[in-house]
Amino acid sequence: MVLMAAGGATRPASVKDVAAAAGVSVGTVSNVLNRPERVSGRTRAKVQQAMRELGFVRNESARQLRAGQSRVLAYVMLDATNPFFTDVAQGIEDVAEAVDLAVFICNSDQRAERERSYLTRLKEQRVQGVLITPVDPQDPALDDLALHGTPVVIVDRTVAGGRCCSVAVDDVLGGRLAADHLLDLGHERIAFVGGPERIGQVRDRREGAGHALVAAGRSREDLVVVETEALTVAEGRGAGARIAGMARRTRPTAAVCANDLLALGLLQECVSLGISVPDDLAIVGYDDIDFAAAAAVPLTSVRQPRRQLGRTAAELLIDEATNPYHRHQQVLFTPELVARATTRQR
Amino acid sequence: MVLMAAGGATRPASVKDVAAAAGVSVGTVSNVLNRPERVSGRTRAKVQQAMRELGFVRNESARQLRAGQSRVLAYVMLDATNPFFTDVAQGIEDVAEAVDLAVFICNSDQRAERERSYLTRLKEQRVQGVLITPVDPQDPALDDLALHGTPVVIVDRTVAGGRCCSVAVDDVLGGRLAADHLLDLGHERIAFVGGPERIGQVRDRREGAGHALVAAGRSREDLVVVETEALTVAEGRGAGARIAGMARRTRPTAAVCANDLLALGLLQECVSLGISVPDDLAIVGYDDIDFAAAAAVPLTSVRQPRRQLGRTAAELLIDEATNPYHRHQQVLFTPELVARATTRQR
DNA sequence: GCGCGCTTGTGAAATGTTTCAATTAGCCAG
DNA sequence: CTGGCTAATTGAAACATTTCACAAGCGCGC
Repeated sequence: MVLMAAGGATRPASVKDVAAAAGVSVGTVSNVLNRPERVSGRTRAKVQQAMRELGFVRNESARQLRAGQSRVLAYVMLDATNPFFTDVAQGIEDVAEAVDLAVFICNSDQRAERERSYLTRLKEQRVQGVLITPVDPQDPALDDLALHGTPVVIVDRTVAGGRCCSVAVDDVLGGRLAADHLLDLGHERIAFVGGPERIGQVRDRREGAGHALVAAGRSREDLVVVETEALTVAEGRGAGARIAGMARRTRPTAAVCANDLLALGLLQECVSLGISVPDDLAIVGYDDIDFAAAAAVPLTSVRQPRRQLGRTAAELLIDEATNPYHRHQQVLFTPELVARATTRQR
Repeated sequence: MVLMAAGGATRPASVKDVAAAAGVSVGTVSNVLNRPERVSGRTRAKVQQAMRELGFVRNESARQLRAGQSRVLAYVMLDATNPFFTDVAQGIEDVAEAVDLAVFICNSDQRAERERSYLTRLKEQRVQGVLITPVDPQDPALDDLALHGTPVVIVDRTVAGGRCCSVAVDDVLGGRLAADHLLDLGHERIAFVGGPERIGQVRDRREGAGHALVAAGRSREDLVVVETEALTVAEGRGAGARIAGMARRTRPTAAVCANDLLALGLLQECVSLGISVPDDLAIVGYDDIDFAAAAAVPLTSVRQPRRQLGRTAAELLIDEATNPYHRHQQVLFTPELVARATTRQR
């Protein structure tokens, strides 16, 4: 039975209160909490009884203060509304849960300044480590964190110089897979839909698509670049409108999109403008989010091991936090093409 | 310039270290941090210089320990992969950011036991308050939290007895809007796709659809209930297969789905089985997530003010945490039907 | 030259937990 | 009954910060 003053305005019970109520010392209470085998059955029962009666909840700040660090690890994600990142987060949680660490999820929402504010907060919290998909992998705030001894793992971005661990998927290869697939199906005029330029993924995937063209004996300039402002459904629709506006005989017959959100927007715009997919325009997305398969014309996409990405990242972080012989690693996963209905043999 | 021993293995600098380096007392360092106007320009500069040199980062645990509570508020969400909840989270972040509170996002992933473990952790962290979309609104762990004096706001669920604040959308009305729309379009045989039964939303939305039938002079038993195991795309596909299996003349001509994920799955299955949407089967979703509009046959759906839901919830929480005259409120928003291409006049 | 008021700075107490060396209790053998 | 041993318990120190009563310094008017 929990006995507390009405209104809940009372100060929460501390170990000291529990000790007094149970007629033991604070040390014993702490032992009941942390090494129950060290205290006799009788005393343990008495203390636990007192805890229940007082509604004792351990104060994590004090524990942390003593311990010097917390049992929390953080994932700073780029865009909470993109299912790709929430899947990565699930992978992180899988691993963290197994070693009894809580995961603090922060959403930078693509804003560098917000990201920085979170990083400061996390440093102040003395988190065990930070997993992050950074707005800008060059941001000195990241090095600063590492310099303070906080383990950092970059997720879904590669990082130059091996200053910390990173986990990513080979985006150049992914772009190449997408374009190769379209070339195999007999497409000649291929567009690349994506942007803005400053996003590493966008550049890499486009470059990969370029490689595919070159390997097929074409010029990389043959890739029709349709630049977007962001990787969103709305921008995909805009790109669709632009493609639809091109003259029929020069219009691309296929498009590689920098992610699935764009591809879904593009798909929708095409359908509503009467452009048949895949007959008039074949579409390849990127990420293979769940909604890709669920689209009414199921989307061909480049699949990334999202959950695995999160798991590996978390494992590297934990290794860095606990293993004194830790060495930074750059893990690169291989993407895979999943052919569905938005592409077909010409 | 940050000067630190290589390897970062050194203990982080404390106020005491800074005080020693700057030749002042710890109290002064604290003042520089918290009431800079109380210290002379010269001293302030000296202290700030020392902080930079030592790479000082304030220890939040110690601050919290002293203060008795943290600058953090938490949102325990039901399913991080459902865009509905990530949008709610954005609304919460909008408000929290404005008052300089960090938002700790936890994902219960529909598991009661995981939810409970997070709640314990949050109590231990002495968070300012908890926003939660509970797995089970009756869980005593919630009352327990409130009893300990931690403000709690239930999001997207109504709560009986006014024991805490809640913010929700009128699901009965939403279900009614969906069914009314279909009746207006001339549909006679209407299905309700959703489940499991124990989810309050599912019950309310189905009930609303029943009301619509009754109001149209029909029996509520006329509603063909297609029960699902979960509110996912995969389950939606399964429901599609079942509907497709019905005899043509008794098969429903329209379906109200308990959420958009189901609706998208249903839509996909119909298309792949050659059932035309909306001609053979009209579909209404629920939530109006971004992907609803982006589906190749854009989905008619019941829109909820998702972001507003989050904002209001956060405001109520902050009120409860700061205003001694706070009174619990049950806020109920009104949903709105957004007609798109999956429904059409018969 | 003294008291007053103001600004600036000080140092100790307090926060709640954990750890660890020291102490006590309990028990048995001699 | 005492010495010795183990198991159980204790109490104080340490963690990093904030707060607050107080002190020091200083200018100014009387």
